[in-house]
Amino acid sequence: MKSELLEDLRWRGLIAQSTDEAALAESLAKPTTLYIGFDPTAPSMHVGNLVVLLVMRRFQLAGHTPIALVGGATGLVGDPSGKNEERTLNTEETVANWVERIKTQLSQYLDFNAPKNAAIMANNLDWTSPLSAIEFLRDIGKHFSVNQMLSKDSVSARLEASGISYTEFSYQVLQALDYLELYRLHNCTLQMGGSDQWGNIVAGLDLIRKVEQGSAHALTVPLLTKADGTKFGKTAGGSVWLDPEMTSPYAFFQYWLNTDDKDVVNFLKVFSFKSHEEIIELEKAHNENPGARTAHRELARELTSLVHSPETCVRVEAAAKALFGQGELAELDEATLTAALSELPRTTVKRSEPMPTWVDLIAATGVVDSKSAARRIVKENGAYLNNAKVTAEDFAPSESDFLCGKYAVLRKGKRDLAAVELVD
RNA sequence: GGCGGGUUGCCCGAGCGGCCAAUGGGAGGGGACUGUAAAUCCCCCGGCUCUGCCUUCGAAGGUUCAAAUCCUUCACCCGCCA
Repeated sequence: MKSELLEDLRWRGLIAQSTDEAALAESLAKPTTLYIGFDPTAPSMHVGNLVVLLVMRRFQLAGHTPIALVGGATGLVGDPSGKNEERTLNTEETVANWVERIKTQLSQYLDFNAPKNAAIMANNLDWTSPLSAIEFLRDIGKHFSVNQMLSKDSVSARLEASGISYTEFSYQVLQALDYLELYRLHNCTLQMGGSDQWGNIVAGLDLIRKVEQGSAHALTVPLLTKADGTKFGKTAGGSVWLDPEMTSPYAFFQYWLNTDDKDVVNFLKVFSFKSHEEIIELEKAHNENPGARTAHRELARELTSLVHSPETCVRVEAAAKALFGQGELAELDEATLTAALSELPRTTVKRSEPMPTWVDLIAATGVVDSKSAARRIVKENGAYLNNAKVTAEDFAPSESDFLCGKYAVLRKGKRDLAAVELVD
């Protein structure tokens, strides 16, 4: 028996490991309930979470019922998987706040009002919090063998590195309990997650078998790798977040547009909802003329539209086009310029006050960390005003340098832009 | 609780009384080449009122003309034992 959905996921390179695949394919022939957990470790999810989140969306589009589980409880404990150090605990208020924010984000990618297979939101704090320590130890703990727990990658790696606290050691038990609860509550028979979650997921399967004599499935998604070996979803400034306050839509679009050539087709397969044919077409176009970056652009557009909005995407792309365009900045009309610059970090200068020197101005925009850094950039010929290189440290811009009488575009290097606004 | 090891710039990691803002690597930044890509080459990479000055080597005291380097106390981390 073949499952169209599984075949698609395989083609996209989205399957790392699964339990008995034939049985899983058979189960997926009927509408199935599945879940993925997201722990609140920050105020927002990032592009790394998007991989697995979009897989969940694919399942819903294929007629299955997804449960988005927010780890209100597990987030208080900390998952040792993939971490070589114990993490510091966040306060309950902080975590509760993050739970709410992440719920809001999750609701954007799944349909919770669909007539047939509407998505379900869950929070594991709901069943974990009423549990007493004694109940936990007697009813749940008894089913776990410490020997097995120790052999999990997430634990053994930590034992060899910096050690692990009893708190984080217990994480896998909590996650197993989640699966059991969702199995009972919603007949959820599939848990997915990143490949680093395999151990935690399997712990849940065992628990379901022992307690309910039930059978359930596991499916993991490979960790997304980049051709150059660096971590996906990280830039010099940190993670690429889904929250527009934390990563501007402009920066978000740029992140995808700047994808390494070697990764772009792979990323399209993972993130795009385009058909196989369309992706193959883009791959061809890319190989024929990589400089045109058609595939990059499509990737950036689709994701920016999905995560932010199609309108935002249009705005942000137009801004980039204006700012990076070969055309004269001075020829832009004020509306275009205002729109383009609204996406950039900015600083203001009062008309009444003396104009700051070039170095001071660069430092003020925040494209560099200090005045020393600003000086360095100028010395190294990396500072541009309205696309023209300015190499004099003591240069002071005049009002005539402000386009439309109010904006100056400051650039550091090839692509780090900022706006200076002249105000009254 | 006992014994031992450790804490250096964004990260890893040298230095063990003056030549230390501190070797080296990685990350990061600028330039050249290009396509807002990769690879490669060159340069930079604590701060400032910048040929000089100021603040850094877990924290606080002390010894010394002079301390990241020596002494004392404290804090934290790791390991072994109880």
